[in-house]
Amino acid sequence: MPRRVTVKHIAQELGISMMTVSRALNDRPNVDERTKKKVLDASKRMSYIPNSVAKSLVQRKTHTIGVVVPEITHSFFPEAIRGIEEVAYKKGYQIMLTHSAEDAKREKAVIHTLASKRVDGLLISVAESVHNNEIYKQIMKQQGLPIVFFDRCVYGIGASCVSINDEESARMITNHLIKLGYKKIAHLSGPKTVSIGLARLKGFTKAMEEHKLKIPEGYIVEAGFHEIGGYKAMNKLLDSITNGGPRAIVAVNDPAAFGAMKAINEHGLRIPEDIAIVGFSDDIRAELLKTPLTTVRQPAYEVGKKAAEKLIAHIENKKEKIEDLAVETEQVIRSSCGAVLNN
Amino acid sequence: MPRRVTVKHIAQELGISMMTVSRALNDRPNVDERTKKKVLDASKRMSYIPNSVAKSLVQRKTHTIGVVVPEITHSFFPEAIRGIEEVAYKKGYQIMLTHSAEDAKREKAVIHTLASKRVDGLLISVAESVHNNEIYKQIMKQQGLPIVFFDRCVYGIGASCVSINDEESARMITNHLIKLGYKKIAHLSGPKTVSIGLARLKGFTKAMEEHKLKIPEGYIVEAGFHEIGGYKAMNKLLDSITNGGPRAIVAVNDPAAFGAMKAINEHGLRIPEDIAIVGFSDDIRAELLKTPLTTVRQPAYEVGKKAAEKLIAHIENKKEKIEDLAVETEQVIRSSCGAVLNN
DNA sequence: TTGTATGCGTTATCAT
DNA sequence: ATGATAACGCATACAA
Repeated sequence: MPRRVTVKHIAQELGISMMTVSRALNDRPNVDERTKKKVLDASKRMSYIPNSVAKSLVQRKTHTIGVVVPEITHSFFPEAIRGIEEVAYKKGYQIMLTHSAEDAKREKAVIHTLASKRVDGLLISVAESVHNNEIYKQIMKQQGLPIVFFDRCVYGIGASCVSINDEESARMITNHLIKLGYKKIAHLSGPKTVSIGLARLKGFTKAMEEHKLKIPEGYIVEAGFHEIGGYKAMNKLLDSITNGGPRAIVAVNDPAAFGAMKAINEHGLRIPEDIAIVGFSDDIRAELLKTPLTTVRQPAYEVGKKAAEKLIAHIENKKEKIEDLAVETEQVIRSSCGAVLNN
Repeated sequence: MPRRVTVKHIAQELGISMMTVSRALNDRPNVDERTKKKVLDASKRMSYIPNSVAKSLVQRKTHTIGVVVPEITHSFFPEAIRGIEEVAYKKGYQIMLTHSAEDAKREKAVIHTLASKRVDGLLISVAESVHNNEIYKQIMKQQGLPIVFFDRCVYGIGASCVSINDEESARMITNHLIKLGYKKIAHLSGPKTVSIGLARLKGFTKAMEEHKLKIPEGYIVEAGFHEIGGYKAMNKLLDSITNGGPRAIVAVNDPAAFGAMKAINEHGLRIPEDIAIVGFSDDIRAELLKTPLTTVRQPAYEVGKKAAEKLIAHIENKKEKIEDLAVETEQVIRSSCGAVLNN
């Protein structure tokens, strides 16, 4: 930062006090209209740009929201960030975007940096490798920084959370398979440490239980959130088959489903004739596959928007209710589940 | 911001001066080891997190980079932002991400906000609707804020720029069509106000001229960067045909190509048998289409990375050379151009 | 090695 | 309506 025009310069230029300049610039009521005009003219003429850093120091408010995402390029997040940005822009906040690279240590580091930068609040989607919640609690309690989790949440520590109803959505999509007549259904699960992984697993088992369907030993395989994990998990499943194997797969998300589909094809099996599969996310690629993937559409923009709104509410009103918000999902039925509609 | 632990509190707690605390916390050489240890212990015990806002005010440096993108969700940008973030993280900078929504007014507003927040530099990819460069010049000259443009650049105003070599890449991909034997080739161009739109158009015409191929009247249609524009432009082209129409299309980018392909199909024409087409971007969808799209891969991550590196170089060394950097592209030959390789 | 005074650019507070 | 002073939290410059 080179030295720039300040309130002081304007004040000297006009031979008035800094306070009058400040008041004029901030459109406060008790300033003479002519004085105000003079100040505004001078500030324009001198290309004055207020120093928000100084302002933030005295007002203890930065109008900045810290955002922590595990993987910026993950189709869900650009949309979510877009939603966050839109709300932030409208409400006069900036967003400081950071990336944890799914790494708990890095997540902790960026959270500390954001706290140090005195962001007014934090929007966090938890990294896969996170195993304890101390950092979030500390930041909230000791630093008084509000946190709203989105998509991947941490419950029971006094933070609001905005996500889709993962459990219910997983139950619904599993039900869809069951209604189509599938009985031997396996699940490629997410990491057990991440809330949405657990919730989707729960939704899957719930649907199965409701229909009195057994989940054979080894039919729940941890795949993680990425294509490679889905590929490996599916191979593991197909290689360990003794009595015919599963007839349908519920994958924790679309990338995992893509990997699984690759493995299925490599085993010489057809989709959906031999094995049906459904995903979760409505990745942009899902409808373009050779066998388009039945999946659950997550309104990412909506999640980001709601999360940002909730966070700003917490920031501007300490008494804002802490709660978990769910955004409605939508089933997208394509041909991979064996119920060809209009494809 | 609630009131938090400060250097003063630590100093009082230990009965020493603020300066000693400050030195210890910043690992300055001239501090007694035992004193330093005491300070570090106390700061940990008291959950001290330094106030970067205050630090920035006195040091006139925020370690923050402002990023302006026209459309966060545009496949290219998440990758580029990822590259920016990676470099920033390694060099100890944060990024403040803003979105112009392709709107010149909004871009101007966010640039002013970022300047007000005293970011150390600006990374800008210009919005489509921008028609003059005053704002960039002002920010650079009057505020002394370095700007590095990326992807969509503004030349000749003393800012560095990182992009792919659009003209050369467009020339190459057009050449590819020409070598395959196509002679009647049309171009769906980008907005004429955006640098990459112009450069690609230039590359196209250059390739045609080099091979002494004529570009018939009406064979260059402005389509913009989006699918809908490509669709409309292609329809216009096909509807205005008098003597057979084009045998091949060079689209300004993949989304425009997608739109054009839709129009071609709707006219009952086959790709590539009746009309061949190539795009530009290697959008994630390009290879998944029914007829996979031949295109130019843009290493977005690389562009972001180089741009961030260049900007930080400008920030940390006022004499850093202003220059235009090009990142190498790669042709991705698929079946839409009629030269089926391994697809 | 440690401490004191001062200033970064702005606004809150109290005064006129 | 306007101004003087102090304060925000920290680091620079200088002194001891």
